[in-house]
Amino acid sequence: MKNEERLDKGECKLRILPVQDALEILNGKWKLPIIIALLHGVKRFSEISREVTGITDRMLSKELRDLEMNHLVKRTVYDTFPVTVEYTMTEYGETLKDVIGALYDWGSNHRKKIFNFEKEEEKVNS
Amino acid sequence: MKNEERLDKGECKLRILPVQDALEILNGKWKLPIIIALLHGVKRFSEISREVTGITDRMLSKELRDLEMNHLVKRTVYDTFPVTVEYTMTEYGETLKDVIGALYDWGSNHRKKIFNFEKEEEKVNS
DNA sequence: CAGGATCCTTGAGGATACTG
DNA sequence: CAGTATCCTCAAGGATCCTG
Repeated sequence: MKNEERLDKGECKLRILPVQDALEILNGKWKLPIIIALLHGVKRFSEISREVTGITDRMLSKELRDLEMNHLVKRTVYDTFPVTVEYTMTEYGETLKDVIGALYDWGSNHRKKIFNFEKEEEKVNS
Repeated sequence: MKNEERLDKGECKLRILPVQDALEILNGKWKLPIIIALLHGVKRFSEISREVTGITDRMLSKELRDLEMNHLVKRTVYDTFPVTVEYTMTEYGETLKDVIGALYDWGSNHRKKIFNFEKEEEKVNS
């Protein structure tokens, strides 16, 4: 029994570490929303800005740079006037689909749940 | 074509919203690590503290309160001396397994990838 | 043991204005 | 259009000490 507990404790940390690695790349309010927008196709700066509601230009600029540095997003500049810039998910960025899918499913389901919880609490308080 | 673009834009926002809902519950450095620890079994305060490396008592206390408020974690007090407190995942909290699984897979894989990226960059710089 | 209270630092993120 | 520059705020998070 003691051995099992020890193993479990070690295994527990081993389970946490990769998740922390992932969180370090995806942290903040905006990275995942931006990624979702780009998973829906090549986008320009202003398009992302419109689709990720509430984000400021400054944050969008900064987050895109972060994502590019982590090889999740590719930035392509076209020599037009005025200059055109396109953002694309890299192949590697596409591997985030599963993460986003899971978060999407859970988040969707969560709305219903909150509703139920609130009803229960009303009962208790009446 | 214009219609398709519009639909896609609307659909894009619809995809982002649930993820933002999820992020609002799970934000910060510590919530997911704590949840992972608890998915490995009932734990007491000090046990979580040991397994989630680096967290302070203050943060652990606060995050557990948040998670409890969101019905993800249950707190049980036993009338011993000194008092014993146990934290358990709720059934609802267990529904996060898929999210955590996806993040775990991606995070694990990411380490290998960084290694490759770094090797490529070495080549370029030589 | 299981935290609460207090104080402090840092950085995420917002607002606004400006530029090639 | 696609950002950069600047300034500012607030809250996440850390450090330390204290208690039933």
